[in-house]
Amino acid sequence: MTTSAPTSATTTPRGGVERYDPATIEAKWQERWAADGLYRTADRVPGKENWYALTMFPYTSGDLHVGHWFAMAPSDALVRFRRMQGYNILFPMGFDAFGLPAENAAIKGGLHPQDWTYANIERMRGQLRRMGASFDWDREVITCAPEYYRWTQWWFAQLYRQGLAYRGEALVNWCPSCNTTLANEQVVDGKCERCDTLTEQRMMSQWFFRTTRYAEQLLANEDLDWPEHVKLMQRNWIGRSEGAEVAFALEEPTATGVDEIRVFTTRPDTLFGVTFMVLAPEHPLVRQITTPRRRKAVGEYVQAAARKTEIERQSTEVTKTGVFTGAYCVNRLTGDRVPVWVADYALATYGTGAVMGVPAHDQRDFDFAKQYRLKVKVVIAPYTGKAKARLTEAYVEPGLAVNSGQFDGMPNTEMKTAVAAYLAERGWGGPRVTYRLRDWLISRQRYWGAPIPIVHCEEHGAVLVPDDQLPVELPYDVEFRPTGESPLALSEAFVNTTCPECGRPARRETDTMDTFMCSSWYFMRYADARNPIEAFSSAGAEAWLPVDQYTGGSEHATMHLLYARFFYKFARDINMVTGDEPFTRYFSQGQILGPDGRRMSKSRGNVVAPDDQVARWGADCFRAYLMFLGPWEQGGPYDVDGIVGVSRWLNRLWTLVVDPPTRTGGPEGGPLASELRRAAHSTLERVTEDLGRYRMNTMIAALMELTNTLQDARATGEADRAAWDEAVELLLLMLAPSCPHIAEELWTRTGHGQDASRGSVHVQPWPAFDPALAARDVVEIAVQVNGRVRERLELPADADEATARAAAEALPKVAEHTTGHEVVRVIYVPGRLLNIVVR
RNA sequence: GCCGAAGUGGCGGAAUGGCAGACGCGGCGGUCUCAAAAACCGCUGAGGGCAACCUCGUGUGGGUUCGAAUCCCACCUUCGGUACCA
Repeated sequence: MTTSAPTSATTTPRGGVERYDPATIEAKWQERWAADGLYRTADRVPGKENWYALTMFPYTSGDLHVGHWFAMAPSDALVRFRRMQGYNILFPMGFDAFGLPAENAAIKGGLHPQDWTYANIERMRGQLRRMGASFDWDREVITCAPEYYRWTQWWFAQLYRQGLAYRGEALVNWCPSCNTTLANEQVVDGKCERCDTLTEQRMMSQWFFRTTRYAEQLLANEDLDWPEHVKLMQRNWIGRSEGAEVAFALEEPTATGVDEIRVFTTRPDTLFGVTFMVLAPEHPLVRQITTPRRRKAVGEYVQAAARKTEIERQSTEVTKTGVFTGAYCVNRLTGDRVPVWVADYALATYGTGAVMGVPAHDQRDFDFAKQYRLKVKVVIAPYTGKAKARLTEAYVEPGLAVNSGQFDGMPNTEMKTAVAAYLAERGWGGPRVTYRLRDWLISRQRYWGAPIPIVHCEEHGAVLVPDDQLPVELPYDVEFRPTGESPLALSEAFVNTTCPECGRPARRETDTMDTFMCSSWYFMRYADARNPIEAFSSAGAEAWLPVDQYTGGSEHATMHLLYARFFYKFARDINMVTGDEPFTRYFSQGQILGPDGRRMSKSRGNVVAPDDQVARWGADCFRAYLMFLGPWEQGGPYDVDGIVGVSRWLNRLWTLVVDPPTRTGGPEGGPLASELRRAAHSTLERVTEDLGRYRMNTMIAALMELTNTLQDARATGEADRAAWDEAVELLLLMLAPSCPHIAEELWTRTGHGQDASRGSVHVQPWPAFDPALAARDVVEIAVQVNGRVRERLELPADADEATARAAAEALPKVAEHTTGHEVVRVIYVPGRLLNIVVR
């Protein structure tokens, strides 16, 4: 690599001392480590415990951005630390390579998605190498490679065989610009996550995975060593609700013999207060029960609702709309005749798609009732006082049942279970749990994804492609026209095939799989990435799974991280892996922002290019600066001016080691020697602890402090040679995780590691911390009077309270504030302070 | 609206019941230099004082405590998630 060195660094050699030149040493060591296979992973190493560390693989967008560095560089530092602690490490890297942008680039620029993707991978590999991270490239995974997606298809087949993959007609989110369906998670504010176009609702035949079957297991995430807010996000996303299902009798059964409307409610205690029913516009019963006279109005309403986008639906929040179907049903508990309405505040995709209207005790129902002058019936009264005769809003607080037949007088919290049980007894419904989580829609009408391994046969319907015929390969030669059908549908060579059951002509499924499918199991493939006959071997799984430490952004909390958990539980159920969870520990780093404190984007012109930073300052410096910026979990603005501080530090450190003090003839074990030694060992304590708690910023600060101490020692001259060498050696070992190149270079220059595979600083054991060496024997404590600091005092570290108090009281400034007052109390915190409380 | 995280010098941040501002940026002054850059040294929360020192100060208001940035209550602001989920 030939990048221009910092303008200042090479121009003026200082007194003949060689200057720190990151470009040269970084290129040298990257080559050397690769040649020595320093980071190649064996499944087992005698005497070492395995540790699987993973950082989320990048999408093949073409360039590594600062966010990738911010995620990966500290992850690499943690890995290097663990490696030095004696673990056998798996730290792989790969590429999330399927997805829409490649295809959009193809439509726009005439580049084939595959060529676009592989060119990007080539580029990104180089950028990742220059990071100096200790990835094991021998296990690289590329999700768009047939050797990989063969197994993605295999997973589909497994799920299909277990009844967890199914085809269903469903109302789906449709992006008119991308011409494809989107998962709920990919719709942001009613807009397509990728292109910001308003999405629509369409009814289509799609492939789904039954994620809801695992809802309860996915919900149980409390014990994971993950950030609490991420676990909470997942729980909210799954959204478990306890309540009851209630069947209302239709007054007139439909032509097809349906005689009930089923609703889900979390408030069975308000069942006596039902005054109307609401069906979602897409509810299958709507057409069937609407009376001839209402048909026109209902038809128009349903059509209008279908045209509405998510945003429009949300903007109607103030006024609820709906139409009466003309039909009635019966509340079996009361015998009441209840009108059935259609309204789009009922969601087709939640619960049963129908709602019982209890205006007195639900604000939405109240608003609707007010709008259409429907009856309001109070069935819960406050514990104290009387129910209001005329409500101005729904009463949603707890209370006692009224107007509720045999339940009158019962606290409503009790009544919930009582009514549910009563319903079950009569066969009118019963207790029920519902989740907000929907099944995972995996169909995409796009080319650049793994084809769904299904063949449609006239006689046999949807037939799975046999495992031995996988992969179903993507044809290279296709036309890219955004028609709303996958370009695959236009490829005769792809579509036309034969039925695996009967051998007669059949058509291939042309939908491809959501790319989240590829990333749901990539971490398992790493365990045995080159296996040509299985997704991975059980030996590989035993050696490495589950992942010990996962790092990545929390923007994946409700998608990738949830899907990966689903996949892992499924893998467990088909005996592929052991354990229940894929990621034992997960750490989510914050987001790095532009210098202006806003999200980096080309349109704002606030993008910082990592390549430029590396060229100017070196990879070590850039890595360390990203760690030094602030708490890793917080992220924050990238200040382009601040990095110079880290650069200065590395320069000073370099000079200190390359040009050590000349007068190191100080007395052995003198005061300076013990001070140096103490500083080195207390730094070791801090750095070890900080790394263990992901506190990269204070870890770097501690290393800077030790460097400053060494510099002071050099300035004063009288350093003990042994103490100096020990401190430098410790500093370099502690520097190795964050700044691997300079640490390695200085390590060899201080007489270590001639044979890189054995002598590399990166294979040294992490130094053991000795508390005795880190301890001070004289400490300064604060002396307070009534909580105000009045004086400072030097004391032996083990001084007792009486000694401390006597010394404190002898101080004139303390006496000034205590004489003439009565001492009420004395608080002594050894090593910290002495507080004299007077009256 | 609901859920979550966070508010500390000019700036990024440190300190999670014990000396607020570690470490770094920026600024000011100095050494070296013909000069500049680099490097190095010193100062740098605010107000007052010639000074030693004193007072104030961690979003706002209250509380607990010998002692609160840190714990409790109420509120304000910013950022993230979610949003008619019955």
